[in-house]
Amino acid sequence: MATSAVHWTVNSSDTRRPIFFSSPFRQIPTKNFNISCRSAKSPPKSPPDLAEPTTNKKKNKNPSLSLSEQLQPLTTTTLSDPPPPQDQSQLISKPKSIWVNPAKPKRSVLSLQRQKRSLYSYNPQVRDLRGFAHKLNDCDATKVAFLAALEEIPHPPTRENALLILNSLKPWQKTHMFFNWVKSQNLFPVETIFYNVTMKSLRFGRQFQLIEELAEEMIRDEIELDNITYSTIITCAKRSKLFDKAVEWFERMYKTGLMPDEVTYSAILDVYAKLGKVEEVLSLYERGRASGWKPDPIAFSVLGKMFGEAGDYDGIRYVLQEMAALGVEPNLVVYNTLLEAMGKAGKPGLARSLFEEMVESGLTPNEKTLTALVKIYGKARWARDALELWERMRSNKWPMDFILYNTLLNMCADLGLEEEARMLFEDMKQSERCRPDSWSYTAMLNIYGSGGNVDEAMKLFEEMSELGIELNVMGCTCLIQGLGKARRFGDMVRVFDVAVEKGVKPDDRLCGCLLSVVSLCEETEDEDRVLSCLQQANPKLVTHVQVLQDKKIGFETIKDEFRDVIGRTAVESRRPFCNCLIDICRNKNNHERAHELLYLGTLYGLYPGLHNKTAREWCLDVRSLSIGAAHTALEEWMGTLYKIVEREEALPEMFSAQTGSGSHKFSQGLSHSFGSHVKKLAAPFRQSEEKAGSFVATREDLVSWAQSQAPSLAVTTA
DNA sequence: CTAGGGTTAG
Repeated sequence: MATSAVHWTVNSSDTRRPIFFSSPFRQIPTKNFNISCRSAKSPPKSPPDLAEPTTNKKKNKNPSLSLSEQLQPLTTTTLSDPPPPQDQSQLISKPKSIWVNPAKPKRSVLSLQRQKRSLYSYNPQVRDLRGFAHKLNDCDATKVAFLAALEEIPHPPTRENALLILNSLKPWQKTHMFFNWVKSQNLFPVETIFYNVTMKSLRFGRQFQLIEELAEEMIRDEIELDNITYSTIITCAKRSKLFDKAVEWFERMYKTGLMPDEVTYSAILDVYAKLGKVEEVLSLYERGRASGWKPDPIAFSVLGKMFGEAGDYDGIRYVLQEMAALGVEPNLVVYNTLLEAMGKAGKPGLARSLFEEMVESGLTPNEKTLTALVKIYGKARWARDALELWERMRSNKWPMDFILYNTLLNMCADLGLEEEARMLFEDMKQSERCRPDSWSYTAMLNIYGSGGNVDEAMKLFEEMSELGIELNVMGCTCLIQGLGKARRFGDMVRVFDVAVEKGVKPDDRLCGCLLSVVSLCEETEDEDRVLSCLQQANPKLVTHVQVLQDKKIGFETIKDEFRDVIGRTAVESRRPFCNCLIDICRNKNNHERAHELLYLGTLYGLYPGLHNKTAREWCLDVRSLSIGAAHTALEEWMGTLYKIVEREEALPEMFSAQTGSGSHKFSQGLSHSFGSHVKKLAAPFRQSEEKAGSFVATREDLVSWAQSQAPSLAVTTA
């Protein structure tokens, strides 16, 4: 079975080192680590759009100053600390040094004292009041019903009683009405804490506008806004994705002369992090540190998440290093965040070491930890680690939830672990809390569909209909892929029709899948059936398929239409489309068109790295090509090489063609069929003995091959 | 729980 981990040995030795506290990074003095330099590296971006070039986005669309620029004058005007002693020599030698020696602290940007909360005194009427609050929660949400229910208040609404009730109200509408009622009673001054409690409840309902109105009311009525008020406003804006509002309120706080404490400060760090403003976050972080702040695990979790989103491994290392330097022990959330980040930065080995370190430190992983790790092992195709982890999860009775189950199923799909997936799926069906949902079924359809187990896949399809579980576009794609490969065109058309009827909107991946099924059709009748499905999803693509077969149509016309079709296609589906179109043309013996399409695909950047040249070796890398496209590329290459030999131009010592060895269970076959085509063309390549899926030739092989060819035969062989 | 900040799926 395909369970052996091909890549395991590559990664086994180098990454088992622990990361925290004993890591090699620990020795690097934090002081010398220049943050402003490291953010110069930008993370890799998605491939360019065919239609329009990437535009340079301006950082601040707002003409006003950035926050860090604003902080500078604010700290000099509103904060009372004396300026640091001027050191003339240092000013001259390092005028722009960002790093500040903690021995001579700079003016503060945050208060090191967390705001104190007032203590609740014991209220003997707690039970009554809480019961009453529950009644209010349950009553009708209309104003009339609410005011009627208020009549039954068991004790007079003193300050303490009102606060207790306010704290126990659940839907935001009720909290809001009660708050307004308390204000209207005029029994006592409504202080900050009342506003804060009300805002917290409004935040649950994402009622930012109401929160903002309350804040303006506080300013108007001269009720103090404190750190709790501001952090509630900021996080509500953040959760509603109103990031500019979050920043606005943070700046308003500074303008009133109130210093943020660390809670407000890390809330705003998270706002900038979610905006992707890495430099701003680092600048704020650093200035906080320079103020003598010792960040806590929550702040580090914010930084870790930000670097993870950017896929920035250096950033993750920086977080680890800062924690080690400050002696901050990571907690479970920090570990979870950093594991996830390691995955996004493409460091499975380091994620594994970090996880082991976490377990050794005595923490028990939770569902999120395990989900992150399973996802990483699946993506890295580390079957052995994945299965070992699963075993540990079971024997240690680590917590499971349905997201973890579904992630395990996806991992099985990635690794082709059909038996294991079947067991997991059965476990889920037996369980109380983790019944299979649409995601679970999709994962199973993926496994059965790509594994060629069409009967099982169809069984699940019927089961889903019976249980009323929604078939989504990915599940549909997996099923159609499997049915197409098995040439069960009738079932395929039926599944497509049912899916569309149930509201599945075909996307480009599904169209690509239908197109690949077209390339598998031998009978015109079958082809027409599949094309009629594709017609509903993407009529332009169908027209293009037909136009390609018309040999009277010239290259320029084909080029324009191809450009148009591919330009409308999602980036990740462009190459598959082109591959399928080439396959279809070759099946119809239209080789000339296939060569044109490969040329166009290369022209529009769909096959980057197809041909790699070094002084020593030229390499044709067909790993991302379909069989037909790989054959076309080989013919094209041989033609080119023949011409080069003929013109006696310079050649390297070695030539190789890479098909890949099919480490993915379902991608085998390319190497085999490429090998046959090499034989058919009588090309001088032979299978490499050291490296599976690699075909090699020397310069001598190639030259004698070229000389043995009659010039007329050399270029295209059908 | 008894006014505020951070983490899970193509």
